[in-house]
Amino acid sequence: MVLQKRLGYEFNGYQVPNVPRGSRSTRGKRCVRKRVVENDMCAFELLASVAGELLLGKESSPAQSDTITGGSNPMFSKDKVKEEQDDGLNSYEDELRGQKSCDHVSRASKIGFQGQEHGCIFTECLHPSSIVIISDPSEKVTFAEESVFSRNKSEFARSPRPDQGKFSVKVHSPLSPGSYRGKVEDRIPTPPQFERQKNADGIVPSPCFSEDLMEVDIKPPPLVSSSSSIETSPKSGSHMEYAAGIADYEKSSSCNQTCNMTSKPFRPQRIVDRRIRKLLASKFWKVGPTLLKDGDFSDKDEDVKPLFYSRKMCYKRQRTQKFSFKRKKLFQRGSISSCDLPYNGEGLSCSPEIHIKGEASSSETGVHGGNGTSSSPGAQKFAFDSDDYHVKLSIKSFKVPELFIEIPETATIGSLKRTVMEAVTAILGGGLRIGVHLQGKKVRDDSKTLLQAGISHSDELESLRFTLEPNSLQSPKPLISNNEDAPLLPICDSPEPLKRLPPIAVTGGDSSPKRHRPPLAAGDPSRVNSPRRGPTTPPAERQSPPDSKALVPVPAADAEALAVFPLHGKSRRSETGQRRVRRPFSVSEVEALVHAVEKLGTGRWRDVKICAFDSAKHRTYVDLKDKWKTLVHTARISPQRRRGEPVPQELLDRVLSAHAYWSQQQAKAEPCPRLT
DNA sequence: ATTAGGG
DNA sequence: CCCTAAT
Repeated sequence: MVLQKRLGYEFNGYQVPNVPRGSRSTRGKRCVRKRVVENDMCAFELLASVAGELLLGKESSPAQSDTITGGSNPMFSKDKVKEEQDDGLNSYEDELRGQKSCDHVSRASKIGFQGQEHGCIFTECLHPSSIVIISDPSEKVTFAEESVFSRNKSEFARSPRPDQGKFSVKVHSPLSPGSYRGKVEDRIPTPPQFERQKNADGIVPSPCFSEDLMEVDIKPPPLVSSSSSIETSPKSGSHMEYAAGIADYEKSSSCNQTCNMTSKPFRPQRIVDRRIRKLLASKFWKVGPTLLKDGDFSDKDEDVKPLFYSRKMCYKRQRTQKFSFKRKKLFQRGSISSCDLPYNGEGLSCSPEIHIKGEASSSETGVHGGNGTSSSPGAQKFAFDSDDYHVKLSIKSFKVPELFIEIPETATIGSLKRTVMEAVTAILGGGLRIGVHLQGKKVRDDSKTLLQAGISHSDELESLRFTLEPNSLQSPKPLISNNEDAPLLPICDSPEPLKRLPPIAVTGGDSSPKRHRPPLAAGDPSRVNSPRRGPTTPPAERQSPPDSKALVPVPAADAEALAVFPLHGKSRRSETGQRRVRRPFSVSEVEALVHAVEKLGTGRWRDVKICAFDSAKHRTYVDLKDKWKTLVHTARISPQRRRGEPVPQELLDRVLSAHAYWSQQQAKAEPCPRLT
């Protein structure tokens, strides 16, 4: 039986309404929800368009690139495969032989089903793997099961099962099947075992498709290159993902009715042991553990237990904020590389997009009507106040950079929501910076005036773009010195981040009808659980103006770039609140520490830090305190048991004596402070 | 923000 | 090193 340890979700981005600082978290929450609701009508739209293109063998519009990134996380996939390969294989084999049950499907479907209530397209997991949520250029989200095309890529073409043969998805790759397959596989290595499962046609029977009949001929893009780099052609990637999305959508939709019912029995009975939790905790956003905790006992939907949920939410909110704070700190100390973030370093802005809406006092002033084409990034209006020549821009909304979330399959939908919320909050609170790009070039000179920069002319405004950038990551290089850092550095740290990740365009305020987001579902009760905000929430905050709902997704500025971007090279770790690299204290450091403590005593770590490690920004007073702790311990154990770089016995002796001394002082002072 | 301690 | 509680 395949037991998926967790589900990985990649969010290529959310549209979050621009909101006042104070209420952003709430907004974010609302947004997430809204997002889901909105997806409602996106599914078919997307499917229709994509299917049309695929069937016609046409190239995806570059605008769709926005999506690609979501599915190209080689790292992630690889890990996944590694971790669950065995299970997957066994399961797979079982299925091949005996029509194994579709438990994983069921489980996934369960999620998917619920998800669909909100209009989400979730796909089941054929094999344990991740789920990639892909958003199309129009910001519609599609959830594609990565494994579908990653592991079964070529095998994506399934032959109808003899016994159930009602469902089949075929992928014809007349142009270059080889490269096509290779392409995908490169992105997500397929275990050799799986390869062997393929028959001569490279087709692997689908163990789980069965509920419906579907035939989809998907022609691979003609331009698929055979390069094995993860820098897959955006187009091909796009196709694949869309293809997967379609298939999965079909699958999930058709399976919903049936699988949903059978899902219960298959509810994972597995209990995630603490170890796994820790793993999760360390590998992913802090939300991981929280989530787990939550999921364990909060299996009910918030609507069922409003009060309980509410309380929990409050708790969560606190955690979230704390988390955000920590994240921020992480950023600041630069232990997280830019790529760790959903958005990548320097202006990479893999996706953040901001929409600017002209607020011209006089509608006439606007240059290009906002109603422009949906894909026109430069559809912003701007006002030209003839009096003071103010360039008025209002950021209507921006898109939160991609998020990566991993959540145990046993988690509840409610916890999933919370997780997403936290992730979004973390990003927003993680210290963002705004980058300004004009005509493709980043405007770095902050002192330059708009006029000087040329941001006062309509034509210029068209090319004006804003990006969200991680704050305080100016110098990602500092990390390099430590070899241990290297492996953690995402590929994106390589030069030319901008090239690979062009900024997202800012568009005009008026969203084209096409992109118009349907209003938030009326009776959405979820709002109730909005932590810290209940009936008291100011109306203004609770409801976004009609306008803000018009989340205007902007097509990625550069599909290619996005596609190429190794989105998750290592982002997983990073998002997790990457544990700091270990930096063993050198003897000299120990020396300095001992000396400082001898002088200042224990319990004054801040002073010690300032005194002896003021320049060592990576040594916090907590670190020093911890080090002292270990030093004391080390000094007490036999030399044979000591590890790491040996510390001169002399120093250890001093440690002991200093420790003893200060302990005594402390003991003396404790009992009767007044006497001191 | 610091300190103290457990993990 | 991380995480928390308590200051």
